[in-house]
Amino acid sequence: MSGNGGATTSGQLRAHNRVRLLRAVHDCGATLTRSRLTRDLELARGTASVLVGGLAEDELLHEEPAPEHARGRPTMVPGPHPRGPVVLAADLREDAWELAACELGGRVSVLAVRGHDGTPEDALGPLGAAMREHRARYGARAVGAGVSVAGPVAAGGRVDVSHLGWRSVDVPALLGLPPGWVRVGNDTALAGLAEARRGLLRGVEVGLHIHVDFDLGGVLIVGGRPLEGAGGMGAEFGHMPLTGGAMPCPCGATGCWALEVGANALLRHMGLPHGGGRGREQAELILARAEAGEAEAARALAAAARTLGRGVAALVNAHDPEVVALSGLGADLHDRAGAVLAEACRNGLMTIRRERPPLITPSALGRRGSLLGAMESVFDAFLTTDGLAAWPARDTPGSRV
Amino acid sequence: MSGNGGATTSGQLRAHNRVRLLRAVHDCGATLTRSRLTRDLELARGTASVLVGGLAEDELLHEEPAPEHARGRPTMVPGPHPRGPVVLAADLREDAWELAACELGGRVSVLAVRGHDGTPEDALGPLGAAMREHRARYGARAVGAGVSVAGPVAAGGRVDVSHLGWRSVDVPALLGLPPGWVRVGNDTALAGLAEARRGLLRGVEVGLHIHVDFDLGGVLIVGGRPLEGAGGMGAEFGHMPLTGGAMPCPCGATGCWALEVGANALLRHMGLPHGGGRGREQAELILARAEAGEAEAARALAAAARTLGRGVAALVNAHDPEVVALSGLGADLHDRAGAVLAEACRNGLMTIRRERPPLITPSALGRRGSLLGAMESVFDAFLTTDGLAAWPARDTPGSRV
DNA sequence: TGTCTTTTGTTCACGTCTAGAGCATAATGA
DNA sequence: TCATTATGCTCTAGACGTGAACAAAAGACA
Repeated sequence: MSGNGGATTSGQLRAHNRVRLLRAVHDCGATLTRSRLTRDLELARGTASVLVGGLAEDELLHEEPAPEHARGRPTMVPGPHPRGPVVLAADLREDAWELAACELGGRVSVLAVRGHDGTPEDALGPLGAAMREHRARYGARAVGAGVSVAGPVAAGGRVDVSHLGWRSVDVPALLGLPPGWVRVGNDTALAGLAEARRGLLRGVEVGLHIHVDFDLGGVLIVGGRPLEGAGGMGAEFGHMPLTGGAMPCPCGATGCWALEVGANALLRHMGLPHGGGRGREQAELILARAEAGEAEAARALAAAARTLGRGVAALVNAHDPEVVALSGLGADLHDRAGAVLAEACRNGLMTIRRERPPLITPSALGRRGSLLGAMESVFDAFLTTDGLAAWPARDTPGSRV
Repeated sequence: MSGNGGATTSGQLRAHNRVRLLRAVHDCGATLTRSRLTRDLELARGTASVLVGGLAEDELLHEEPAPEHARGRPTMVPGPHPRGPVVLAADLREDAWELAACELGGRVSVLAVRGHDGTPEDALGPLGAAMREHRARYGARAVGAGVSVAGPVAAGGRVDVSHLGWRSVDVPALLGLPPGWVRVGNDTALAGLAEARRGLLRGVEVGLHIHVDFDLGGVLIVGGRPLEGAGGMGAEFGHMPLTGGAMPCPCGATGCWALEVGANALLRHMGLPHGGGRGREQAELILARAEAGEAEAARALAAAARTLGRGVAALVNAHDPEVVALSGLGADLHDRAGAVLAEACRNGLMTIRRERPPLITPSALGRRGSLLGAMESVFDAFLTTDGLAAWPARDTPGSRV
C-alpha cells in the first residue's frame, strides 16, 4: 500500500502510468490490444505511444500483431518481452514440491517436480538447488521468487507446519537464497490471491477463499488483495472454535474448526490413522466410497460437509462476503455433499444474511492456485514504482537514440 | 479506494496534492504548522505556498499565527476556514440521540441531545427535523451528514436493530434527507474508524475493535479503515458461534458469541429480565456489586469476561491483529476482570500467536467513538478529489486575483 | 540598541509530464 | 482502385512541481 498509488511530482506521474500499463497487461494475461488498453486506462493515444515505446525500449514489453483485425489500421498486442522479467514460483506441499517460471502476463512453465520425506532438509535442499540454478540461468531477468508453504508464515519467511513438526523453519536460509529476493507465503492466502486475480474472486470487493486439505485455511479478499495479519500470519480461519468441540489441536488451541473438516477428520471418522501429513489417497478413497453408497463413509462425508457449512456461515455473518470459493477438499465436499453443506450454512446465517446469501462455489483454479498466487505475490512487488525502478534496463536513462 | 490514490494527469496531480494537504490538516486536528506539513508531505516550499494559497482562496483553509515560535521567521497553522465545510454527525442509540456539527480538523460542537421511546418514528422524526434545520442554516457549507446506528446497515441506509424490532428501516427517508447526503453506518464500525483515526488504533496496520453493549459488535481495521462487508454489513463478529452454546439468537442464528457477553448476558446470569434495549443501568449495577464483593455478581462478571477473552482469542488466531481495543461494556470487563479476560484469551491462542500476543486495551475514545466515526466517514468521502471538486468555492476557476 | 543568524514565505525560470490536434499508415469494403 | 475507418506517430500548448534566489520576520548576541 506504499510505493504506489500516489504520485506527487511529474516524474512520479510517469512512473505511475508505467505501472498502470504493465499491471493492465499482466492482469489480462497479455491479451488486450494497445488501442483497448489506451481506452481502458483513459490515456491519450500520444501518451500511450510514449509509454509503450519506453517500456519496449526497457525490455519490459514487446508488441506483436493482433491475431484478429477489425476495420481500420491493425493494432498490436503488448506482451512479455523475450528478455523481460521472469518470476520463479514454487508450491511446497506436505509431500512434494513444484517449481515454475512465470513471465509478465502470467504464463507458467513448469521447471521441476519432486517428492520429499517431510523434513525441512529434504524438502528445501533440492528445491533451493533448483531455484539457485534457474536464478543463475536467468540472470538479471529473475526479479524474484515466491514460495507457497502449507502453514503460517512469520516475518522473514519463518514457517510453522505443525503436523510436519516444522517449527520456525527459516525457509530462505535453507533454500540458500537472500530473504529479500524470495517471498514466502501461506498456501491458502496465496491461493486466495490467485483466485482474486485470475479466478472466481476477480472483481469481487469482499470475497472469502477457503482451502481444505489436512488443515483448513481461509483468507478474506478485500479489494483484490488477501488480508495478511500484523505479522503476515493471517489466513488462519481454521483455528477458531466454531464447532463447539473441545478437542485439543496441534496448533495449541482447543476445539478448532479445522479439526472437524479436513482430511484428518475424515480419517478419524473412519477409525483410520491420521496426522503427519500422510493419507491423502485414503481420504480421497473415503470420498469415492461415500459416492459408491457406503454408509459409514457417507456419514463421515456429511459430517465434514456440515461442519464446513456451519463455519462458512459464521464467517459470512462476520464479514458479509459476496462469494465464497472453496478449494482442495472443500471443493470435493461441495461437489459430493453440496446440499448438506448448503443447508448447514443456511441454518447458521443471520436472518439479514439469508436475504442476500453469498454464492458458495468451488474455486476456479483448484490445486494450481497456490503456485499462481506465489507468482502474483512477486509481481505485486515488482509492478510498483519502486520495483520497476530497480529493473536493470532502466539504468540507461536519456539513451533516447 | 477509487477517486483517489492515482493521479494520471497533471491536473489530477494538483487535486491529489490538495487532498493530501487537507487530509494531513484534518488528521492532526489542525495542530501542525505549515512548515511542518511541508516537510511531512515532502513538498517544495513553493508548492506548499501555492497549495495553501489556493485552498485558502477556496475557503477550505484559514491560516492563523502559530502560538509558539522557534528561532526563525514565524510560521502559520492552517486550520478550518470560518466559512469552510461543516459535517453533521449523529449518534443514534437505543434510547437517545445526539447531534453535533464538526469542522475540518475534527472539532465537535454538540447541537442537540434528546431521548426517544425506541420506535423508528419517535427516534428519527425529531432527529430529522433537527438535522434539516441545521443543514438549512449552514447552507452550502454543510457537505454531508453521518448517522451512527446500533445495528447492521444495508446499502441505501436500511437498518435492522433486532432487539428494538427495527426491520429494514429506511433511515434517510425517515430523516427526510437525501440518501446521497446522509451516510448511515453501524455504530461499532464507526467507533472502530474513529479509534483508527484519533484513538488507540492510529497508525496500526491491522487492529481489532470490539464494542460490547446489549449486543456485541466488532470490526477489523486494516490500513486505517474498517472492513465493511459486500453489502456494507460487516462488523458482526458477535454472531459467530464461538462459545459452544446452542441458544437461539434474535439474529436468526444459534449459539452466537454476543449472547454470552453483553449486558443481556449479565442480566440473564442474575435472573433479571432482559432484552428490548432496556436495563443498561442494572447491568452497570451488577458491575458495581461485583466490585463490592457480591459472589453471584462476580460470577456473572467473570463468565462474561471469560467468554469475551475466548472470543477475542479466536479472532486473534484468525486475523493476527497488533492491538485489540475494547469499548463500551468491554472496557468495563477489562477494567474489572482483566486477569480473567487475559487468561481466557491466552488459553484460546494458537502457540504461534502466544509468542507475539496483541495488546488488549480499553479504547481511547469510549462512548464518544461512534459520533466521531460518523464524522470521519463523511470527511473520508469529502476529502477526495471527487469530494473537493464538488465544493462550491471551486466553481470560480481561473480567478487568480 | 543594533546587527547577525536562523527559519520560513514568495517568486520565477526550468524541466517533465499529459492532452489534443494534425498527419501518416494500413487494413477493409464497395 | 478508391473511399472509409481505426490506429500510431509527432509536435505544440498548458499545467504542475522543483529548486534557487530573494524577502521577511523574529530570536540571539554583543
